[in-house]
This record gives sequence, structure tokens and C-alpha cells, in this order.
Amino acid sequence: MPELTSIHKKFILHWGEMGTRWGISRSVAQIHALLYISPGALNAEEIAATLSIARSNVSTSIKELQSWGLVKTIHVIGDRKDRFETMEDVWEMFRVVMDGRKPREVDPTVIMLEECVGEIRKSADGDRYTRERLEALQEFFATATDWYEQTRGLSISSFRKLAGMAGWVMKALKFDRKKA
Amino acid sequence: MPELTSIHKKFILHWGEMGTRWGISRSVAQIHALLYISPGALNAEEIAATLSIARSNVSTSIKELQSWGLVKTIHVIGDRKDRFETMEDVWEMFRVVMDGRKPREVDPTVIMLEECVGEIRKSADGDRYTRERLEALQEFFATATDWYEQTRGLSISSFRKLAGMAGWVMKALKFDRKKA
DNA sequence: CTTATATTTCAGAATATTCTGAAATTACAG
DNA sequence: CTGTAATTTCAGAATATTCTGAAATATAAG
Repeated sequence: MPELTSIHKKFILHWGEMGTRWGISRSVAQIHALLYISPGALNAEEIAATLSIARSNVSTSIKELQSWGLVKTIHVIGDRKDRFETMEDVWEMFRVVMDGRKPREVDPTVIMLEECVGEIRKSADGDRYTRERLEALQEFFATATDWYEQTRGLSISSFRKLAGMAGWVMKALKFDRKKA
Repeated sequence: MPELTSIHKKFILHWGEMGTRWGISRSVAQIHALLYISPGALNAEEIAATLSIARSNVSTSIKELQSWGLVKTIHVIGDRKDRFETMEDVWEMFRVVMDGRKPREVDPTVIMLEECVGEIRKSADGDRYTRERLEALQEFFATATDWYEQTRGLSISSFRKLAGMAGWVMKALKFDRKKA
């Protein structure tokens, strides 16, 4: 990406703002956006120059993106600089992000809930209401996790089909309910 | 919630931290957690005292939770203070959050992508690569939105069934692929 | 080994966000 | 009306996060 067109800028800036809403720093999200629309891998200097951010910031941000599995390093013979690229497939990108967030956010929450519910069960007085609420949360996370595991491997086209089925199932269930 | 048990504290603190990772301020998330495990509606003073935060902070945070549709005001005769409660059903809670985030985050992104792709199509040179990448994003958002609309109304039990079907579909599709 | 190039680290500056407390506003009982 | 309780607003303090630039470290060519 030698020169950014106004469209490139628009996309990168928007992606950066979206990032901040999801707990991702502007630089990290902007770099990801830039790599996403770059036909070839870019080196750190290019990224820094294109986005007008410090070289060191690129280093740190790239490391974070790599830790998420979103960016890979490319080596080109005759070029000592590392080059970076991200995946083209949005669906894979989404899965990678989910896979990255689950162990950092979902798993610790599930553990916390288990610990809390476990303690309530042990105690004599047994805070009934809290227990019910936390168990409801546990069920939610169990369902969500289960669902994610079941669908993780689906291609985008399979997923589209599944969405169609979901609509059908929903209608059928509503019909059942009316009958009952 | 007159006195918080250690379990209550554990849950509230964890929920608060999770909030910060998802772009929700600690106070807002903690108040939500507190209301979630409170058997009855609480007034602002009680919330402030229980969580050791400023009364004004409660006011602002409650307003934010209300703007998301996560908290409702309850009036009790003989009590001039507003009381607040949140929904018990986690599934509904999730849907409300999704419904709240979609117009603020997904819709503007979809519009941005439409604008960008529209401009590329108009221009003579037509940045092929960028166009492909942005169209891929559009497809992703279209599928996700479609899927969400189809499943929005499902109960948690229907959703569990759907997850089972998804597993089945995935296997079937893998089988097809091998045959082809 | 020396030197040039590339990358990382990290202290502190810049920035952004959240929170507080005081003042203003609103709501309503008497 | 008047006075009191409740709520909201908002300027600035407190805090947290992000970013920069310089120094340290690593890498490899000559």
C-alpha cells in the first residue's frame, strides 16, 4: 500500500473506531484493516509511514495481532525486513478471533461461575436466588459454547443453509406451541 | 442487596472486568451484575453504597443501561425513590444486548462498506483487490445479520436443538464433500 | 569482529475514559 | 408557594490506556 486512496482511508478509519468499541486499540485495528486490503505483505516501516504511527507502535501492535493468530510473518529472500500479512477469508478471520477470545474471556467466566455455584452448594444457608441466577448463566454459556463447537467448522455456505433451517425450525416450533 | 457475600463480590467484580474488555465501563457492568443477582429492585442510593461508587455515577450508569434496554425503573407507592431491576432471563438479556449493538456497530459498518464498494464501482480504475476484500466483508455481514434475524426469536431449548442439527448438518456436508 | 540494519523494550508523554462531588434541576408533599 | 427529597448535569480530578521516541537488543552482511 504505497498511497492510500480515500476509500482505503475510510475503511481503515472506520475499522479502527470499531476496534476501540470492542476493546482493541485503534492502532491494532487500523493495522489489521490495512493488511486486510493490501494485496501483498507489508513491512513495519511501510505500515508506520502509511498510518502515520510510530515504528515501535507497529512492532507492539503486530505482536498483539500475531498473538491472536490474525497476522503472519512473511520472509522474502533478499529483503531483511519482516513482512506481514493477514488472512483473506473473513469467515476464518472471525473464527480465529472467537478462538482467541474464548480462552481469555469465556473460559475464565465459566470457571468463576463454577466456583461460585460450588461454594453456594456447600454452604448451609445456600443463597437460593443467587444460585438460580448463576446457574442460568451457566446454562447460557454451556449452550453458547456447545453451539460454537458444533458450528465452528462450517463453511460460509453451510452456515447460510443452517440459517435457513433455523427459520424453518422456528416456525415449526411456534406452530407446535400453538397446537399445545 | 443489603450486604454482599464473598460470592456476590466475586461475581460482581468478575462481571465488571469482563465489561471493560467489551467496551463497557466497570461501573455499568458492576451495577448490572448487582441487579442481576438482587432478588428485588434496588434504588440508586443502595447501589452506590453497595458498590462504593458515587451516587452520580449510578445515575449516569443506570441511564446507559436503560438506553440499552437492560434496566427498567420500578415505582413503589409510598417510596419516592426510583428502583431499578434487570431481566432474569439470560437469553433475553443477550438478545437485548445484540439488538442494542447492531444499530450502533453493525449497521454503520454495513453502510460504510456499501459506500466504499459503491465508490469503487463508479471509479474508472476500479481497485480490484480492495473491492474483492470489501465485498467479502459485506457477504460476511449479510450472512451474520440474516442468521441473527432467523434465530433471534428462538427459545434456549430450540437453540439447543438447532445446535444439535448443526452438528448433523456439518457431518452430512463433510460426507458429501468426500463423495464429490 | 565490525558495522549497518532491523526489531523490541520501556519510561514517560499524550490521550482518552471514567468517576467524583458540588451545583443545578426536577418532583412533589405539605 | 415553600421546603425537602431525589435526580441529573457537568467541570475537573483520578485513572487507565495508548502511543512515542530513545535506548537496548538482536540479526546478519561484509
